Amino acid sequence: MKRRNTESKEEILSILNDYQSPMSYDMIAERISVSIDRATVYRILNRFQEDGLTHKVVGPDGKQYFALCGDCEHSAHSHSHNHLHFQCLECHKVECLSEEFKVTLPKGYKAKYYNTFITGYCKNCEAA
Amino acid sequence: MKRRNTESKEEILSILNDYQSPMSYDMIAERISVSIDRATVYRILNRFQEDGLTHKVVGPDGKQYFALCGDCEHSAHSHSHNHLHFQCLECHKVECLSEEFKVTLPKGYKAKYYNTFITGYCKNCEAA
DNA sequence: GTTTATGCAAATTCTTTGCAATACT
DNA sequence: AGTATTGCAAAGAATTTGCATAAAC
Repeated sequence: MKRRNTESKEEILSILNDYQSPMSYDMIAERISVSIDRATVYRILNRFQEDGLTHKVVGPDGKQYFALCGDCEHSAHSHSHNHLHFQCLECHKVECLSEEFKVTLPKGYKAKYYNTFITGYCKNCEAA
Repeated sequence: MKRRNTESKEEILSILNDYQSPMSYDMIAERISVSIDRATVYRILNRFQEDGLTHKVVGPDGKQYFALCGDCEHSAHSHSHNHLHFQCLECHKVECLSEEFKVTLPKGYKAKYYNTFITGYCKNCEAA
């Protein structure tokens, strides 16, 4: 399926690119200047993901977070997402962590996708 | 808030205890012999969690999984859930992994809760 | 001119809530 | 008796789908 260039697509891509951290639908929506339908936004985000342009994680809140983060190595058709994600309980910001994390699975197990979310307090909200 | 003993509660507890791995609402529901309302099941599960009896993780599918797993050390009011979870893409079973996993967070960050889900292929489905 | 993308509305799926009735202790 | 628990129905929140129209290539 060939992709076509549209304004909506560029708009969303630029929003993700500006933010550099995982964003939920709501966060994206409130930054959209023109008017794009909810369904369209989701469809675009899912296409980005299919194309390996962005990655998606599901948080403990059950929401999807879409990211085009700087740390991700994304080649033509794959997008690294096997890193940790952190969400601050205070400011709610989600971040991709570059910190290495390695897992040893039981014998015979093979990892394919990672969906790791740690919640806690970030540097700025530590006081809480 | 004092808790009372009810049949529903025992039923659900025994289902979780029999299975020893994280279960979604549906999995629990289909094992319930008597008739318990959906809302009640969720309320019971949430109370278990509040009481530190079980733990809950949200999968990449956005669903909640409730577990009373053997590996968990659960004292009076806390339930260890900072371990990895694995779901097989083939048989869909979710397991708590006992494998150690350690994370180094960036300076100033504090971890509170872990919601880690790895998907892939388990020992039995490896062939796929 | 094809075929992908969009908007709108409606449907899905999972989970929660309000409230009156019921059942523990 | 007093309060936690239940069932029912309805509300909520997040995401997806069907279908006709619009826009890329």
